[in-house]
Amino acid sequence: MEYNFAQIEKKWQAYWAEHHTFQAQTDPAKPKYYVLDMFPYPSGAGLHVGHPLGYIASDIYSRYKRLKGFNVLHPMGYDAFGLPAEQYAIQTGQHPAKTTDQNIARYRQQMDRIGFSYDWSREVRTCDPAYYKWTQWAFLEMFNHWYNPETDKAEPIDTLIDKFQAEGRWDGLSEKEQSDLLMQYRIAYLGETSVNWCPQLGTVLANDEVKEGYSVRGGFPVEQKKMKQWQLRVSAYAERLLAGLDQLDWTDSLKEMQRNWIGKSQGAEMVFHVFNGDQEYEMTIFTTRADTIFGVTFMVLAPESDWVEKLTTPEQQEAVEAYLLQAKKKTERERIAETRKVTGVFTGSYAVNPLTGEKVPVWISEYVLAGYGTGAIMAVPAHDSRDYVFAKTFNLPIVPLIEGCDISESSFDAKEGIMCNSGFLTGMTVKEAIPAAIDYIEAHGLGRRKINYRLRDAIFSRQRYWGEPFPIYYKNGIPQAMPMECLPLELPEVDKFLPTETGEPPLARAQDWTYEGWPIETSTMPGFAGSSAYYLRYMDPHNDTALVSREADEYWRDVDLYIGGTEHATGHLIYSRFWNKFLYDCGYVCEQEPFKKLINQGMIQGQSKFVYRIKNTNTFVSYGLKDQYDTTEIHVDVNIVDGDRLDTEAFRRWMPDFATAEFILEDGQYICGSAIEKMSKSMFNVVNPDNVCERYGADTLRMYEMFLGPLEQSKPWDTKGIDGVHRFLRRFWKLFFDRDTFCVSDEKATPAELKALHKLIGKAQDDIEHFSFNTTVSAFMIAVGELSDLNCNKREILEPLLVVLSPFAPHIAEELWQMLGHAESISFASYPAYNAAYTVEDTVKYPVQFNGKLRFLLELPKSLGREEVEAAVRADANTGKYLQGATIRKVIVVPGKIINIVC
RNA sequence: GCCCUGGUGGUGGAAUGGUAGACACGAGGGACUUAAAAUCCCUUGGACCGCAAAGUCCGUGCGGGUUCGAUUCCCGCCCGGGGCACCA
Repeated sequence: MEYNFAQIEKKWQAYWAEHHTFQAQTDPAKPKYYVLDMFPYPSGAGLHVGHPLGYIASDIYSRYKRLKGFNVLHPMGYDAFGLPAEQYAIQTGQHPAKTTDQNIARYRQQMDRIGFSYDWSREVRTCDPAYYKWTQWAFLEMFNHWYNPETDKAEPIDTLIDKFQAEGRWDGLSEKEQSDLLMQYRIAYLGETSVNWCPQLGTVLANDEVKEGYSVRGGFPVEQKKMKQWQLRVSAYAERLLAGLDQLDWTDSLKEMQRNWIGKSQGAEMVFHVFNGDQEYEMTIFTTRADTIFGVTFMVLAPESDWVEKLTTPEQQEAVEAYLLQAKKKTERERIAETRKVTGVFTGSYAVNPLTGEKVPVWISEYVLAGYGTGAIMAVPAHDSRDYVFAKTFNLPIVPLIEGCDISESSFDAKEGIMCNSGFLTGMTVKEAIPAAIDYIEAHGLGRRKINYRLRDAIFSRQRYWGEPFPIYYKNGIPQAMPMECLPLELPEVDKFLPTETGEPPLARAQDWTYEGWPIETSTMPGFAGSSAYYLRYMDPHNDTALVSREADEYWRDVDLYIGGTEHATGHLIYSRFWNKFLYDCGYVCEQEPFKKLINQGMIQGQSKFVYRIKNTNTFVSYGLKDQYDTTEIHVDVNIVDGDRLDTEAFRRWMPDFATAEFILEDGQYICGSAIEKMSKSMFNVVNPDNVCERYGADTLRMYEMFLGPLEQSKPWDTKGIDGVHRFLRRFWKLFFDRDTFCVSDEKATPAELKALHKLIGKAQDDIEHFSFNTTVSAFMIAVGELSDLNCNKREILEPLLVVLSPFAPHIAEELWQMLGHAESISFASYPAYNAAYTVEDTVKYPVQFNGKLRFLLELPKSLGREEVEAAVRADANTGKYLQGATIRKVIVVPGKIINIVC
């Protein structure tokens, strides 16, 4: 009987759906295990073979854990709000909800074909009002809470009002003043800030949505603009987000990325007296190098700093204004392009060094950022490279503070050496001087210890249509939370998805977008809003009274294994952790960290193929001969290339332009060039998993994707290698058949057969636990090879073999399992026990050393104890093989070490 | 510039201190077949030596070091991939 994968796979996918095989129930009697994939944004292009890599891995692990007796929660859903559907809507007028539904249907179809064990009854979509009710709810909770630095957690805003009342700062304020005051403390707040504004997208973007001055989605230029926006006070959680990383089982590189993003730096705030003519001010700056205070030769302000106005003298007024104007006109893009190009202007004012009493000039420069520290710095050109370049450009003095350092070409930034020219710090090492300087500053009231974070608050408004509306209305211009009973606040219909003529967001087009007659906020929430707590919603997806019930949360708790791409390191994975910690503070969830273990699957790249057209002709020359002509390289669809041979007929049919193509062949074939690139439609290198399933079956696709290489590693897709895996499955199938008849005997297994089986069980178990799925597949191939050599068709061997294989190739396993006479599908909690007795590796090598010299490796059975090893050594001396009849006085055996022999 | 990764046959990769190249692809040879597909068997890191059996030397980016022994650990370079980048 042939291995008819198409029929088998269809049958079992239907069976699992019909029997709700993978539906998870809360079951306190069983240990839980929560396996989560990062849910996809359903794009119009559908899935390519790269997308399911992580899903296959998580599915294998889920199925394995079920076989090990765990109650596994393995859900899937869609991150369905987002820009592409909206951009498409603007172009076509098609409602984004409709496009999104269609794309989701396609995604579902493609995923179903691969045979995933998702519990689809728990599916969530972020654009579903029943779902985004809870996104809006969380936002309101954040609006109604503040971060209390004393208890180091979020608390209801009422406790802050009580505090203000007790301090006499509340009563007597107008309603507007009260609102403004609280706004400075709310976790979700409306505040004026410099934002990333993208004119082409007509919206602001978060820092992680911008790369090198361009929007991540769309690639449009982004500029800085001051705007009033909703923000989340993520910065309040900076320390907890940093500290929490230590307990997580994530890769070091990912944790490091988050640490850098949070960017903790310890230092001091110091007060400088500054003078604009007769006017005196106290200006605070932040530094991590308090020890270099004696080398301060000037001060620098950010152009956007409030100090600029106060410190510009009348004489310098014109120059400063000109500088500010030109700095403002620059886009973020230009600023980056001009990195390290030094610009600046003198304010005319002077500051006094609090330790030396020396007067130093105050400058303005773009290299100081308004958003970090206090937007003002003390410049120590000898020991900071940026200050150094600035000082050189504007001819400011440079005073070295470390003995013997060379500052003729560049600054000496390293925190090492002995201090000099530094008053009471002279003679100390830098490492001693830093705390000593801060102690001194604190003792003399000149400043204090201070920790700064690079992490900024998350800008939460988007001037777009396709997102969650804010449940906020403006009563006399004062923002008010809508009552929870009004949720979900559904997205209104609009006539167009574009901003209004007056530049307001699309929601301003909605008819009667008001609450009790007051206007409702017209921004919507960003993409990360809906993905920040979806893992909690899966625990209890149909609950209408809570995001997640206490019972469900206390059972499922957190995600045990999270698999997804590394591109979310500084976005989703920070926001989710923040969101979860906030809910934890409020008592809604019982775990501080949402994702215990995280694996980043690598990308599967595409293998692009090229043909070479001789310029101004329709003649194509084969790869090996292309250098003899003047050619243009053209991407060609990988699906009409076999290996590197082009199917020239298919090529002529591929595009009308090529219908009359002529070819210059080598050895009668047209050979294509190739390159490894990102898999994408525009490179014509996309391989669709549907086609692979069609030709080889889902089981082959699943195993092949794992066989390709280590999960975390990026690797190119190469359809050619898939035959090996497919052949393996056919050989596996054949173990159960004698020619055409199903033939499995009840005979006792031989030791050799048992050894092959148990070697596999041990190896597979070990590899799966370490997510080394590529070596697991190899182990299957070896085991099946050994068993076919032994002509083994015994139930005692084949039945456990099916169970071990089933997480990888579930369809074929189920089919054969049924043929063995089982009425039910392969049951949970049936992973065969590994019996080491069958798999003893025969020998171990002991290095043997005597008279101080290592002489040979002694091969002995692994199972030997210490005395037996000694006896073996003495026996060897008797036979004279290595020790040549030496008289042995003492044998020292240390497990894992060299055997020492004293002769 | 800083941080994190990785570098092994024609290719994807295996081996975390003990026989480098498992497993698979590709390639070459053979069996079966009228033929093709499918299947099965053999060879396959390089260089030498030999009729053969067998044997020798070199080899994990480069240069050092530790060790009886290094792809693996340490130090210094070179190259690729990813992240951050005026963060004071």
